Amino acid sequence: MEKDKTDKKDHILDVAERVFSDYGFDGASTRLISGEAGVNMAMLNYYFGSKEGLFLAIFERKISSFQTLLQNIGSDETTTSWDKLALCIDKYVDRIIVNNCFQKLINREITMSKRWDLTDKITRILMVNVTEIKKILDEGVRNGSFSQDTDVQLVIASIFGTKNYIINTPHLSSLIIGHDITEEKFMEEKLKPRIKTYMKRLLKAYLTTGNDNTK
Amino acid sequence: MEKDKTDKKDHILDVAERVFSDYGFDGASTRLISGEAGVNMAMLNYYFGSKEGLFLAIFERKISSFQTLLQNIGSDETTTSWDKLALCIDKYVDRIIVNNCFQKLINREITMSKRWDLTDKITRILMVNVTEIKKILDEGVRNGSFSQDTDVQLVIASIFGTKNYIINTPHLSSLIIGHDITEEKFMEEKLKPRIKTYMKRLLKAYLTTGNDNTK
DNA sequence: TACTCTCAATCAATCGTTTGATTAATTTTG
DNA sequence: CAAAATTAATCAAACGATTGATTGAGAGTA
Repeated sequence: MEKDKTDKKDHILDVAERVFSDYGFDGASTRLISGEAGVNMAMLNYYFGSKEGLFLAIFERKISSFQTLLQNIGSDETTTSWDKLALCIDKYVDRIIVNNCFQKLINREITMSKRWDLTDKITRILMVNVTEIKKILDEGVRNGSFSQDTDVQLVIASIFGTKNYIINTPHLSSLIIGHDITEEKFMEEKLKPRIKTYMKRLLKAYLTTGNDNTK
Repeated sequence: MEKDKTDKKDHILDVAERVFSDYGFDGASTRLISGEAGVNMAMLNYYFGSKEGLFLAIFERKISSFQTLLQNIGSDETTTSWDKLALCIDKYVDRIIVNNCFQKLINREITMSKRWDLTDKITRILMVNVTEIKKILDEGVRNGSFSQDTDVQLVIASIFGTKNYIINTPHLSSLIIGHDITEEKFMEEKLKPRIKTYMKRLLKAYLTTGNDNTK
């Protein structure tokens, strides 16, 4: 039946996403993935053509929901630049921690400088988000609500970098935070609101320093 | 001769460090490494026992220089907390961009949650730096030069996260910055000072907001 | 000779992928 | 409607290629 086929493909993608994120693209063998998913090895090639096809299919599945998320926020004419940015941060922290292992997956493979075909595709996906944030920041600087000295490009690096650091190095950041951050309850109830508060205060302080709109 | 042997081992480690950082641990084959280094494949096992031994040897070589870097700064009694932090940032930006591919290497492998032996070693190395920065931040909060509301642990995530984001995802950050960041001249003359300036302004704004020492 | 270093050749294991056969589902035909 | 024909899905087995590692012979030195 049609539905079962989609379900099975989705199931394979779910499993592959986790296995890839645990072992890396090269480290995760097709035998391991098919084994974990409980399907025959040949099914991977039957459905996705190749290992790389499977890998890219994981991304394709995410693109659509990625793109619409931030665009709605940015196009709202009624809210201030700061409120847009604050909203982006909230949504982003929410989202990114749900897609935990997908993010790890992305950030591991994009650092492989000798795999142009893969990194190019990934880069293009990530740039969608970057561009949305950049638009908001540029607008804020232009209309004077953010400081004229704002280094927009590096602010972007801080926003994504801070979040990535926490998510991608769970062993290390658990040591820093002093609590196991992979524990879902702690992440949801404690760390997530804390990251949101921190990020907003950090950016507000930077963006409004030396700015008369701080009154 | 003794010296030649050390030189050759060092040369292999240099090459392996780059190849590992470009292809990842699994992606970098021993044939590729030995080929790039211009030595016979068996030399890798002869000198380092195994592929993993070679990998770990790269880390061992760095540990010593890692540890002494920041400790001298933190123990200086005459400078203020802020000046210590600013100095750390300067030194760190300088250093990290020199050890570019080593950093990529570290940050890729530490995200592999299924390789405890490796990630443990790496985590321990990185914590040395974290602890030094944390000491300075804690001191600043205690003596009142930094805001009492400072989220020290997340500030650390921002410091390392921002830098990692730029260094580890060169394709993406080159797009964001609008210039090829792997180009050494640009990195050295333009981006490095810019990152230093930005990081200091970002942290100063955050750390001194809602603080009477901002006068 | 005794020792370290270097090498091509080779090892078993694993890799991603393909195959051909078999079963299940769907469509076509009488 | 039921039998036949067609298509889709699934599987075990095997493919050639590549992996990390080992071997034993030879080169160079002391």
